[in-house]
Amino acid sequence: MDNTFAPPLKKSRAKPAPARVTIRTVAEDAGVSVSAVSKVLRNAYGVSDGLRARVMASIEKLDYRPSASARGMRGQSYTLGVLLTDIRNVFFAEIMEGINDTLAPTPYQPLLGVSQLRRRVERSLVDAIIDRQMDGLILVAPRMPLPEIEDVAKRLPTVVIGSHPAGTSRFDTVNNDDILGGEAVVDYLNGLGLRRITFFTLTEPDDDDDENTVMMHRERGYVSAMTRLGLDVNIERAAHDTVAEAARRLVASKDRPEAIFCWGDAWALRVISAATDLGVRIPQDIRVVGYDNNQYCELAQNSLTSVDQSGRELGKQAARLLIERIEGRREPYHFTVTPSLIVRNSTGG
Amino acid sequence: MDNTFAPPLKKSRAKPAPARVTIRTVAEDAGVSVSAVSKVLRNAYGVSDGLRARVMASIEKLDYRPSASARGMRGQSYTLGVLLTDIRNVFFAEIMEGINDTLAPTPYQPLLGVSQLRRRVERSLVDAIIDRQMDGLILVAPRMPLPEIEDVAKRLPTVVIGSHPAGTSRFDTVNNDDILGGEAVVDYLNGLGLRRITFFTLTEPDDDDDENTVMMHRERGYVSAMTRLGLDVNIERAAHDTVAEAARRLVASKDRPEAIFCWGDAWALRVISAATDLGVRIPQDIRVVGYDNNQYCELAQNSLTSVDQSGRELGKQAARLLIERIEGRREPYHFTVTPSLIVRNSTGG
DNA sequence: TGACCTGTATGTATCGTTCTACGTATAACC
DNA sequence: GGTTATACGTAGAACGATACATACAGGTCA
Repeated sequence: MDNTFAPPLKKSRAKPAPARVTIRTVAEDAGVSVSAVSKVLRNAYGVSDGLRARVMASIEKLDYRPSASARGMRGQSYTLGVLLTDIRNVFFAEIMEGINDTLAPTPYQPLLGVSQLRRRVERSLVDAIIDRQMDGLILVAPRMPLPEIEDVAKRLPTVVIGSHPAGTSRFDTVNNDDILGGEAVVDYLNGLGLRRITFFTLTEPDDDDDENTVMMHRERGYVSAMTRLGLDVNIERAAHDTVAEAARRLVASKDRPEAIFCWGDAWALRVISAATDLGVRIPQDIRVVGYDNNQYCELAQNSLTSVDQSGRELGKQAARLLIERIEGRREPYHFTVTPSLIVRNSTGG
Repeated sequence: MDNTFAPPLKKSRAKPAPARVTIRTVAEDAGVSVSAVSKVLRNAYGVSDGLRARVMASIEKLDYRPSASARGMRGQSYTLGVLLTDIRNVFFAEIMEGINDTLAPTPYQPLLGVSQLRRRVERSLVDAIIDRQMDGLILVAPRMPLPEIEDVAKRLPTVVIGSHPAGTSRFDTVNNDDILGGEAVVDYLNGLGLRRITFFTLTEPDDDDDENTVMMHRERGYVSAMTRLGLDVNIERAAHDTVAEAARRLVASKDRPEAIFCWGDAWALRVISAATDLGVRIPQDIRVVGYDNNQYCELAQNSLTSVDQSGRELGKQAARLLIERIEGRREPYHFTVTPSLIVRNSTGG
């Protein structure tokens, strides 16, 4: 404060830097202690209205913003990580909007990582999120095997969207009832008098424990309904980079199915493309159903019947559960949304 | 270390916590100073191979990961913020992939913020990015007015994709040559013998200084080519939530244009939808052109002629420029990619 | 009156790094 | 052999917040 009597001090006075506004600056300006300001910031217990007002005024006046890095060191960073596998999947956009809806009035900021469907990247993003002392994590349709997710959940509060882990566990889940959705599609198609229904889905990656994916659950719904109705189960699989040709083969084949039920809208659009290209008419010659009810379904050139699962709602709930968990809840909670079928022209609707 | 003689110490021995692995743990294990470890981490000057090896071994063995929060306090956080306006626009996915391509071999991690096209949210995300001491920022098609961007660029290294600021400035830009792209479309259509070409674009928001948006530049390209060819300029505008009806009106109108050139693919798909719905044939009755060449263009039901601008390349370059800037470059650099027209059936290609 | 709360404010140790300044060998030069 | 570089390490002060322990009024109650 007063270096009046200390001439040879290395670099004391007249520091040219504009001097960042810190919690200390605010404290001085308001004439209170640093701790008091900190308390106001976290709205912790034991602050009088007068003090709060004074501090708030200074914060406003100085345009002070707390440093998340510094906060992260001892307390919370007020940042939540959201891990998406694939930014191209427009359905995820809805989930994001839901997350934003819930988080907007809170002090938490969501930041996204995009894994591009690669395990390696996914893992390194999770690490990055932990390294940055984020307060919580939302995994959307993760590729990681269950034990790994549980491991992550041990390190920070976690909520998973779009994965149906078998046993109980240490994290929350938010899902649409994919089995029910799968069944509903089959029942609807059968109600139209159709019997030769093929399920078109993703080739499972090498690992065994993928009982949890949404594709797998939709498949189970399909199988169970087909079996119940006494119909032949028929499943066609393709990898991400071979969808187009597989769709073409499927549509062009001699014993073309009466209907194709695709695990997701993106694949259904490919089927429509193949049919259009080959002159196979929809819905007269073949019916197509998707899943997700994304924004492209309603375009007239697609007019795709699809299962709506309200991504926005999924996102909202996930964020809500995560905050609850951050605030102390320990028992896992599993939230399920009931899907609904939206009928359009691709099934003659 | 030895509390042998201090019985009433509050909570001294046998701390049950698993004790986080910090730089100190590593230093002890490797038998060197904390500073030495830090130097290895940052591969700073003055570290012998032997020391580096020893430290690396300990890091590996202990599975140590530096805390980004702590780093952020004095040095870099090795985190880059990427700000997207709209996660639904699949074109942005490509940009993201490009960014990841460049960043993968570096120690930097990109984290995304999504502004949902709202100014408010955009601003608060930029603040969040600054608060988290991120090392740099990539803005994709920002809504912020230029002065505000320049203000941000003063606080941290910034690169902007998809905005053409007028004068020189304190940040880098990466763009496709939208004027050229706009001209190319008109020239191509005119080459097919068409003269009544309408440009279908977004209603400008209330603010005046939006000379910089990509829509605006595409429009300028359109206008300049039309004028040069002596054709009548015709521009149709709509807001985001009225595209569908505007497209319908446009397609249904008595003096329907011979071709519609849309500022982006998403809008072109809407035009195709309207045409399909109204029984107006493409390309016989009307031709449609988009911009971005996103993944839906090639589907047969769309088969949309579009301008390709290689989002991936844009992303790559942006990340490269940003790192250069973080490492000290000061003069602004402006990178431009030349777009190319991909002809498909929607123009009779 | 003294013991014990309760509500409010403060002082200070601490989080895990990086950075500046400095010390000590070893090599290089004349 | 003495000076001067150069390479390699270390000590210790930041960085900006939070958490914990404590201080101090004023009130309540035996």
